[in-house]
Amino acid sequence: MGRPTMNDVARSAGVSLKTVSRVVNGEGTVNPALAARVRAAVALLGYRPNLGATMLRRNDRRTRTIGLLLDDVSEPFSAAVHRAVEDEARTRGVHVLTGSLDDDPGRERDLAGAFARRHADGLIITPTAPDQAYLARELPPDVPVVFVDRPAAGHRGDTVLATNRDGAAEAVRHLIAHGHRRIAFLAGAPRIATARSRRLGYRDAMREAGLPVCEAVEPGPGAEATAPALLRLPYPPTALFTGQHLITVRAVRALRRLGLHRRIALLGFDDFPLADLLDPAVTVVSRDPAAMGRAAARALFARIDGDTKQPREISIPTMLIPRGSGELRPTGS
Amino acid sequence: MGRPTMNDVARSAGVSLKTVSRVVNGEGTVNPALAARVRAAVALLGYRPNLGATMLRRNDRRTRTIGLLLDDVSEPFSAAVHRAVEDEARTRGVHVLTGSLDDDPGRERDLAGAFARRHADGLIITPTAPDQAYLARELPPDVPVVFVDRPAAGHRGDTVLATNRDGAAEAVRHLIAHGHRRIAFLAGAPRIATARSRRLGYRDAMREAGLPVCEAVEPGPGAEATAPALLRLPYPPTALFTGQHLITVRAVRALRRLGLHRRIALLGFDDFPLADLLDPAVTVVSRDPAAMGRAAARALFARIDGDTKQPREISIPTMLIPRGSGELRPTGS
DNA sequence: CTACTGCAAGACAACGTTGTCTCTCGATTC
DNA sequence: GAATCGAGAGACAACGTTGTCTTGCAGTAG
Repeated sequence: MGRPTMNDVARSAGVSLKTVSRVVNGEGTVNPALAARVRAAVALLGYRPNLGATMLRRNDRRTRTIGLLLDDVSEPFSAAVHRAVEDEARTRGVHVLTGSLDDDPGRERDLAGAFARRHADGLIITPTAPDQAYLARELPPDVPVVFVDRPAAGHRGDTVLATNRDGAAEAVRHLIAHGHRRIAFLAGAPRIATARSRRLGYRDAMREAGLPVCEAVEPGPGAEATAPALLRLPYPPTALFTGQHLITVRAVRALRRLGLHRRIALLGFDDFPLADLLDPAVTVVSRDPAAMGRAAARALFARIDGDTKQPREISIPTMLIPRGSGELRPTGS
Repeated sequence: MGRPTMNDVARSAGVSLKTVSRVVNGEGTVNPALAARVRAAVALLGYRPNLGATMLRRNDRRTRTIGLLLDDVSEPFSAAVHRAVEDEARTRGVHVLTGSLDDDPGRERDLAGAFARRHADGLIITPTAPDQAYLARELPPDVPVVFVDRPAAGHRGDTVLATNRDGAAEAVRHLIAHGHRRIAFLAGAPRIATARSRRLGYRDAMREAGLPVCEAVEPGPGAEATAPALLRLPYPPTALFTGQHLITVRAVRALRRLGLHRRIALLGFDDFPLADLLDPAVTVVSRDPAAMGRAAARALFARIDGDTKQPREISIPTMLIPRGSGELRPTGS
């Protein structure tokens, strides 16, 4: 019938149930001859302990599983975070349940609830809902949560963030240092916290230099890209700062189509594969998704292991990578 | 203490344990007034059923969890497969445990065993070990496995493969149709089945056209790329066919460095992001990772639902996407 | 030879839940 | 009005494992 149980092994080896349990758990207080017989029976029957029953009986209620909720596991940033978390988990013999949220708050709540019901030992979440108060209802109070990439509201937990504001300001200062005065910001949806932070960084740098802001929110896929309209203005920007890698790629395409890719400077938030092979190679402010995933996983495991200090906010610095597109000088208008 | 149990709820609502069970499972044979009291107690205590205990007691031993073993979750192909599997799983209320194998057969065995011990209802594996006979030992006989992207040996299971051989042959014919006669193949490690298939496809097309083969195995990262050496030959190839997207990218870099990117044709196996933005845009034979993941997940769920037909081999066609680099004509030698 | 110690191994209960059986009580039938 | 029925609710066992207690037995000391 079903898989063999400890009882089957005991019968087959001619010993008691408890002796099998002792051998399986390596308790050492078993006569070597008996232990060998038990091990032979285990191998013969292909016995595997039932983890559910073990967890039920043991008083250390640990499933050695964590849940990881990301925007979209197929998107490079999320995938890199995932990989870093997996690597940290692996060193601890912990496995990772994953789910993609696709910007859907309902899905965030459902998945968090589902993983809680599976008794995940902890959760790492890229918040997509405006508010994480639902976690109090869905999770037992002793299950720690770490938020990564975006701040959470309404629930305690460590938060791992990139230095979005400072990184954006640094990017804009870089453009200013290369002579630009009319710098447009193509922003991500203001619903998203990182987009808001980067916008603040852009404004910081522009205000500091006494320059006028020029912002446009880039619409979702399907709609027309923003860049062409900006570049048709009477005094068009000489440089574009894009708030997110998909926006950067759209801008590259638009500049290419307009034949302006060698005249308009471009600096993008977030690195992307092959950015260095484009013409010109694209200068970016890069987050470090691997470092963020690693930091989040370490924080989570510290909490699982009993760390009860105040929730921390962990900043992972961004890095400006000059490649060419951000070092183009403004052309006379 | 620990999380509240059904017994706590029963005591709090002043009913019997079994009545709580009935309400929680929506059995409907409960007096509405009592049911309401129970639900109130559930909400008050924040009760969540213990899935382990449920699974232990129920005779339908389903955890509604599947395991997915991929090369590397952060690599675009694997990530796209992952996403497609997740989407299929989601429609069935099933969750996905993931792991990266990194070309390590030991890790494949360990993770498959670990997921089996977690009582995954089924496994989807990109085989990396030369042999999957270990699965018979690690898995209960009724847990189905589907292999994706590479054939397995030593274990029964559906297999989802791209048309590597035909796709490679089509690619080479495309180059031949554009006038090339000296076409080099930069191959992936012959240890990997897909690399061998693609090489066969290359040879098929070359033999068919009566052309001499010219193959080199591309070494791993760190080592020198192969392309420059080939291009220094007395009669250098006029076209390169690369067996894998990382090799393609290396070839792009090498051609660029040698200033030959507009003179030597390049056709790569596997699409990659921004291939269309390079100069020239890179012609590729593209697999369809989403279709492969979807097909694998569907096959697995069919098996979980009791399909016991002969294991099938499912072919997902590749598609040639002309973008420029593969349509360059040979230049006089 | 008896009493005590120590250790290996078994008996039994318990973890949190659900399947099955039993009981109660009011409603229906003849 | 007695017998029957059915539905709601509880008692109890069982799922596969481990913690605790008990038993049996050999070895040692008095």
